[in-house]
Amino acid sequence: MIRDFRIENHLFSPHLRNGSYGAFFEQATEYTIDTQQVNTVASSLWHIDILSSSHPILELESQVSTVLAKMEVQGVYVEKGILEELEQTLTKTIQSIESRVSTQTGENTVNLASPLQLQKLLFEKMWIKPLKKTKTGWSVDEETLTILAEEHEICRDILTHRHASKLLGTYVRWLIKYINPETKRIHTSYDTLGASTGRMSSNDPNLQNIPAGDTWSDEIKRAFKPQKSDWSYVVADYSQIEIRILACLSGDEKMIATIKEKKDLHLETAKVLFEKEDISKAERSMAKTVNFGVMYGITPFGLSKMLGKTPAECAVYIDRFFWLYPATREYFDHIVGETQKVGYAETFFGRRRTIKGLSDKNSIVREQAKREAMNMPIQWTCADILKHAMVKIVTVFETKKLEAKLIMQVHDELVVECPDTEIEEVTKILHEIMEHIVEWDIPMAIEVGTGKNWLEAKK
DNA sequence: CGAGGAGCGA
DNA sequence: ACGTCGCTCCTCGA
Repeated sequence: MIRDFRIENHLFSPHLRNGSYGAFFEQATEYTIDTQQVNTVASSLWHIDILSSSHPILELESQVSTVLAKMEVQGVYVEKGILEELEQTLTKTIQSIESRVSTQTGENTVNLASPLQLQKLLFEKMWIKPLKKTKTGWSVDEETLTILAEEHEICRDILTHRHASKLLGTYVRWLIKYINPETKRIHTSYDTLGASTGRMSSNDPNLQNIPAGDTWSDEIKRAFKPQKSDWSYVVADYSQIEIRILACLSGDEKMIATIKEKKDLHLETAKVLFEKEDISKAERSMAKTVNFGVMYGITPFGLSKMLGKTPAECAVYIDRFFWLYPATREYFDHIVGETQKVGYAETFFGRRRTIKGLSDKNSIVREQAKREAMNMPIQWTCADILKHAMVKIVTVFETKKLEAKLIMQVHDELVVECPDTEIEEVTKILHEIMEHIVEWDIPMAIEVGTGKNWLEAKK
């Protein structure tokens, strides 16, 4: 049978890394867990005495751990042939760029994957003007190369090269390596408390950052598919969940109304930011950046880098955002104040985490802590909603004796694999459960897609 | 083996 | 100093 996953390792060991702990597996494991040690960690991190408490978050996490174990064992089928074909294409592309660069420059020993060698080639041999510095030299990052590419063909090539190598190394080869020869499936490892925010993480391989959006990346997603031809994927995505959470937690009337009336929130924000009714596509996209940025406590400087505007202009945008949605500012102030007072931030579901530094005398440390305090209740609540949904979905699948299986979780997205005959029922179940985890001012709407592979189901 | 630069996702 | 949370690649130097 399936043996060599690190299932045992992962689920049944008290992994005390990154502040997380494995006490949830106490009943399922043969390991002896040092509950005293675990309790020390938990109480300092979460302000919970886990030995004597039946805290709802502990309850949730223990249920989630069972679901994750099932998902890991279940695995995800990946069609090897598609990946192998892509591997060929990418390898060829990389080779042809390498040979072109070497004829153009007369250098055949330059490793394009080495930033150091690349700097020498571009800035010392070809005398291209460098744009910005790093700690150790001149930057050759994507931003720089994109600008340089306008005048220098070679930079365009290097960007393509880098993209292709990234996909080849991090995804295509890496994924192929993890296909279990016996099950033909990839059995990733989830960590319920992988992120300090209550989000999960996935590793070996990480299935939560599969690329999307270009031809090659699409090909990767196409390789993820049900193992049987009469099965399909059903993919459910929370739409704009973080913004909805912010709207509900802050109770901002304007934001709630906009979403309730099914208006385009980014467009509405844009109208105020740019003080006009007629909004271009680019302006809407900028407003979207502002909407998201504010949730993370973005600064005018940071925003200016993303939008290509001056910090002064961006300061105005941020001001106008808060003018438009005044309760969000009050909410953020409130959160920061409360966090400072009690020493931890808390989500709707009662998940807590210590945040240090709000009273630090160093303003940089203080600002950092402030951003963390602002963002965490949002990101955490989102994570909690997903976790509740996962538990309920798996329970319903099992009680209804469906063959459908939950196979992936990507932060705000759940992927289910099921026989074609169950698609309709699964879709209904997903709507019923996911949209009713919380009953707030705004429905937590999901979008459901189906298809014969991950790419199709996402469209 | 670790640091640093880079880049993928939400 | 300048948006949060992750994982992994590659090179390079100890």
